[in-house]
Amino acid sequence: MTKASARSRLLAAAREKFYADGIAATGVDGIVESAGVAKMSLYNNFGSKAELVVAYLEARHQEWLDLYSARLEGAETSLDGVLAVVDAYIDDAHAAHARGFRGCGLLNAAAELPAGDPGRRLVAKHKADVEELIRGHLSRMAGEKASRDGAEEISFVLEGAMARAGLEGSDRRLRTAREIIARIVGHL
Amino acid sequence: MTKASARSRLLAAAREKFYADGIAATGVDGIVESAGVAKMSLYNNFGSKAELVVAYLEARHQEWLDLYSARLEGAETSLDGVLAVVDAYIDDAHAAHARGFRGCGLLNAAAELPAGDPGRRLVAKHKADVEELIRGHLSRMAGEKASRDGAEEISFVLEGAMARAGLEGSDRRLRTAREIIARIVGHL
DNA sequence: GGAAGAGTAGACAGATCTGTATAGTTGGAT
DNA sequence: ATCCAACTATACAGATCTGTCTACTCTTCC
Repeated sequence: MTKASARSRLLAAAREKFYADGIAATGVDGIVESAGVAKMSLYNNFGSKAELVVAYLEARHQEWLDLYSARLEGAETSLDGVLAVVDAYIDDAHAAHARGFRGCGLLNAAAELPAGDPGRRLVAKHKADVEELIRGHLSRMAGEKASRDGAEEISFVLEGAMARAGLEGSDRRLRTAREIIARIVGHL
Repeated sequence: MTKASARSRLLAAAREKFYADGIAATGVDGIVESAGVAKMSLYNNFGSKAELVVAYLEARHQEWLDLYSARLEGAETSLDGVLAVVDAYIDDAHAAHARGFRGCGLLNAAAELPAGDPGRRLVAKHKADVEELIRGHLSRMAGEKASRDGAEEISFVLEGAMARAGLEGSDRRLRTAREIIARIVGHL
């Protein structure tokens, strides 16, 4: 069992601190100390804090995709597929719950970035991807327009529930959203 | 026409900068300079940056209530009332649009605050208030459970649309949400 | 055995941050 | 006229921030 690389230790520490305390409020010294590596290892691996932030955003995006893939296994119907998306959100909430659930890490990060920032575009793309995944599932049981409209509505419900859940520090809103979304799919 | 007080000038400058750049990324020196007042005036009026943040959150909450009140005038049906809430969100988006629309200022602020922070609770209460306003409008045309469930669903759609609109820098998602919400109310 | 790559420890530069101290100015109200 | 409150201007303390520099230590692979 070989020791984890400085890079992966830094990413893990950044993930923890960026999510719990916010990006601007988290200093590189704190990340370095928490990761147990030398400060130069951060700058050798990432070049700057800004690049570490981008790596963090990409890692969280990938993390969500992995949760979704796991939930998608064995899904057969359109409803199964859509609920895999919802359940990936709920899994994400439980994963974050360890040190205080604060909602979607990507959306929270975007809230700190200025209007034209590349990181904001990355988050916008992630949310568009989620909506597109839902649309894909719906398109197997509904027409093109109904799928597109349904996916947009469902993605709104999901995102809104995530925001409220984060504010309240509970997954209750997400569980309610799951029921609402199942009903919407059923009525399509 | 007497010159505006240092306090109100500071609040206006803080509003602009906190929204556009985020709270942690905005320094008190920048606020003071932008407000055109002495630094001591900030500490005389607010005591600390943290208290200025609280004042900012309360001001934004009140600002939204004013937009909502204006939209509520002349509303008669339940649908009118619910749409007044939605239109207040759209008005808010347009007001912010001047220097780059970045979504709901209160939700963005909450994203920067740690899990138990009083500011986060304030934002959570604001969102709960909005849901409660919607419930009140629905209760004039529907039963208690239908009103409560409907208000929750509508508030999710509205919040999710606001988040997406902020990421995309456009009010298009909010206009779509307005249609979705009108349809939901119609089917109640 | 020796080169190369990854990582370490700690000091340091320079900027920026919040908050304070101090002395002076201005504009009314009584 | 004078007193008071609000406000200004500037300097400063002390902490913290990102990023750099240097010299050293491992491990691995050929």
